[in-house]
Amino acid sequence: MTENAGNSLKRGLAILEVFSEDRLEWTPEELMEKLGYSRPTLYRYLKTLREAGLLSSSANAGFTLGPKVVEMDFLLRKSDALILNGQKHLKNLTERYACTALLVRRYGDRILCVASERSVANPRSSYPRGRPMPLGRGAIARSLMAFLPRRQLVPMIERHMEDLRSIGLGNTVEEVHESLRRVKRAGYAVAFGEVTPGVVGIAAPVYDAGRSPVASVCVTIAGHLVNGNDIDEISAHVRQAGREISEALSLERENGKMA
Amino acid sequence: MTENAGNSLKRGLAILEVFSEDRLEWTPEELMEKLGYSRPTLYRYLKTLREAGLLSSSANAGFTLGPKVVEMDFLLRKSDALILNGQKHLKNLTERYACTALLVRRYGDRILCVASERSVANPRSSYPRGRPMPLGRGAIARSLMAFLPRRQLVPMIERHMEDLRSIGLGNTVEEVHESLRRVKRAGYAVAFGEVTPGVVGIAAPVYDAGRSPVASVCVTIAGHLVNGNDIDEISAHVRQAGREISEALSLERENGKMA
DNA sequence: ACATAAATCCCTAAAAATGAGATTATTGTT
DNA sequence: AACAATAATCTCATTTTTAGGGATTTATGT
Repeated sequence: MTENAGNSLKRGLAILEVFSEDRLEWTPEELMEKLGYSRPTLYRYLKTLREAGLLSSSANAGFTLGPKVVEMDFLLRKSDALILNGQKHLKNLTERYACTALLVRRYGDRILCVASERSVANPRSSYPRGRPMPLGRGAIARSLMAFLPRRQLVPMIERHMEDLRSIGLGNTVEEVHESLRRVKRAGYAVAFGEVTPGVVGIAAPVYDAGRSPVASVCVTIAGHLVNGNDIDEISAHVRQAGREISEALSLERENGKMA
Repeated sequence: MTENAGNSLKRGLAILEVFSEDRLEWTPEELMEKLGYSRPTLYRYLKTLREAGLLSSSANAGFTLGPKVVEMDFLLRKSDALILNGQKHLKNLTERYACTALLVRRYGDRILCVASERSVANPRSSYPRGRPMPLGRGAIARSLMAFLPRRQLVPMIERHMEDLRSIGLGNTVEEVHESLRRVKRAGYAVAFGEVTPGVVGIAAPVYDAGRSPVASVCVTIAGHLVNGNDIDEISAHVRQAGREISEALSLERENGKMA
């Protein structure tokens, strides 16, 4: 209940953590219970968070996430070079194949869809912006991990060993590492129904300017629509998209630095 | 520079304020300068904010807003009853008229577009999700203020008197109040080029369950496309949309309470 | 492997956070 | 419009954390 003892910034931010898909509205009373804060303390935090716009309280309906959240996401959408440069490649891919095409950004150990296009109605496997994705499984995850420098990769494998083992990537860090080396040699990752049953994922890394990939471009397509040849063809296009987006990003960064 | 003295939650959250359309990337050095925090302090805050996911630091490129922002916005989009119930009405309106249709939510003194549809390419007046709007001007603002209970309305008028006077709504609180009473009687607000030159806005309030409107539904349309009759017709539809969304929201809230 | 820059650690005075209980606003109701 | 019930804020002494100079460690690039 109380694990953020002694750090009012953390304690305040912990309030944001309780908002979830299942529970987007909390009364002060419920928050006191959940977080174990005293009444005045909680109200102080709530006041500050509301003033910052991160929370919003509508009369009679408790607290919810606030307008600042929407504004900040707007800022990100509006100026994220990855999205700005990648969107047209997603369109390309969805026009060519009956698929969903995604851009997934990596933030440390989290990966998150930031943009998606689809040419086929498939609510089941749809990944809209903002939906978190698992780092231990799926083509996207692997297409990111495989291209990380060893220094970052090994600890990450260790942190996600359980998931990685369960999908058969290897039983030891070394074995997983070897599997990922194969992905790296191929230049892309494929996964059969690892995230959504019956759906094949094909993903390639996107670079910014450094040596670690910052994102992944991915096509997901119904398994019964593709055979080995199709996958080869699609993966070539996905890799190409990854390369082109990477190039645009690194150009942009160069120019940015000059300005 | 330092005005948040003595409140580490506020001081930490102040970091989020420096991110703007013009500046979405800050190095620790720049933040120290801008906020006047000492090095260890700043790093402590940054660490906490990053752990919370509100910030993200990519090697060599300073800090940016983080994945938590995107996830929280996803939560809001996904479960905002206003959006879920209102989207189809926006579609209706854009299908009928060559316009942009918006849903704008009120958060205290801030109003923010949360959803929009358009049937005409008009980047100039386009208001995508997340773009803040002025509270002192435009049909949307007025359609919200006019229906507020006096207790909330009068202080709000006072806070925005300057803007309200400049668009000719009145020179005193009482005069503005009277103008807004007329809006209330009409049931909707119209504005000619107040927000975007040459664009007419027609807006009606949306209620939740209480007596204050929580949002506004609005149609913006090129001024040269409409005459008085058109405006009468459109406003009838906008009001109707507002009423129907309100009804859906209040029903939903009733049911929610029962569950 | 090494040099350079970046991030964290150590520490104690000084300042802020905390929470019990009282107080004051805010709502909803008759 | 006055009132009751609830919600939010205030007061204040005590405890706890914070802040920041300077040293140190850890990353990062060559």
